[in-house]
Amino acid sequence: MARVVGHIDLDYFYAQVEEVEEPSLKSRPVIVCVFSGRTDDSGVVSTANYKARELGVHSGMPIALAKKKLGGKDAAVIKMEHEKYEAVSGRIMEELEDRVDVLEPTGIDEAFFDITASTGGDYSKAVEAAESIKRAIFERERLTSSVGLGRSKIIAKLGSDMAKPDGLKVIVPEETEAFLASIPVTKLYGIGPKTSATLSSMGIRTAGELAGAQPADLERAFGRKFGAYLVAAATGTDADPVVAGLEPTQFSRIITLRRDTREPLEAFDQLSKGIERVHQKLIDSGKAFRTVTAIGILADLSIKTKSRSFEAPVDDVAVLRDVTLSLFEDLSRSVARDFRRVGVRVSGLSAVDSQSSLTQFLRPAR
DNA sequence: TCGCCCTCCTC
DNA sequence: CCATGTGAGGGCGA
Repeated sequence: MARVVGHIDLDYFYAQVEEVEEPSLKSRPVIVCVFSGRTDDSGVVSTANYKARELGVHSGMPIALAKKKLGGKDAAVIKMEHEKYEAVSGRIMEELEDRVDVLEPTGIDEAFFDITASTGGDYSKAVEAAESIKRAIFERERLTSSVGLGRSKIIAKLGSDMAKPDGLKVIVPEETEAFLASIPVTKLYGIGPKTSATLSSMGIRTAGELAGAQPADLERAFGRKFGAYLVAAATGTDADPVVAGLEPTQFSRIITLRRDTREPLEAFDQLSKGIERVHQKLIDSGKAFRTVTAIGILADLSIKTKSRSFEAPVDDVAVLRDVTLSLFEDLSRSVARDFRRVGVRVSGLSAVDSQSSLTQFLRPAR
């Protein structure tokens, strides 16, 4: 039986949440911004609604430039409030959980789902299910979303992308090959500027051309894993399953310094709250770490890291702080210019269970 | 396996 | 023109 995989994406999520909260925004260009705090306008646009996009504003654009483009257009410039969007996202994911066979959230505003079993592989049933999902989200949160349906994750993702905004795109299994033929490789998930440039130099610009390439050539150019992935992506035959309940493998926090510096203590001080946040994430998820990484983004935006691993998992925030500081001392000695941004990452995560909750054995739960 | 780097993803 | 923040995954040398 053909798989029925879906990908759902909430339209211009942060900005749309703001529009729902304040409906008068709907008639205006809206940008939701991350302010770095260096100067009044330093930072970037995280999300722009379609009115702002029409004026040439997009994600990742510096706020100052976006403001220039939006000057005199009655635009709303809104500071991002992550917790608010997390809450909305959480409610939507719960709703989705109830309506699909398997749900795999892949970000705050998107998820893969599998409805093969509940539809029996029938794509007309799948379309009804997808429409019902879109309707449920709209009725509950007044948010529009876009959905793609197809036989694999890559196809479903391509579909949701094409369906935006507020659309549904179905690629039935039999049409997959014809559908892919003329799709530019840059549209395929996992193919960014570097990969597409290399492919282009090999004379490959569409998925159809990629499908016709020699797997051996791809593997030589991109490595074994990624080469195989490219073949699967181009032919729509990726078998990667939708998986529920994936655990995070790392937590990190990166901040922009108030001024460029190479002083480890100055960097560490400003990162201090970030370290607490990372530790809080560990507590919330019940995890311990084995590796700490200090991250430095230098004045020229190049990235340098230093990391240290422990033999056994650690969950002590004091250790995290001490190691981070000492890594920044090392890092600072090894760089040729100042830090612009600094961060900390914990990885090698494992569940803190039996050891620390030995009391469970002494006093069994009910 | 570790440490470091690169690429990509999303907004 | 100024350039945020989070996470996944893989390659490679030691």
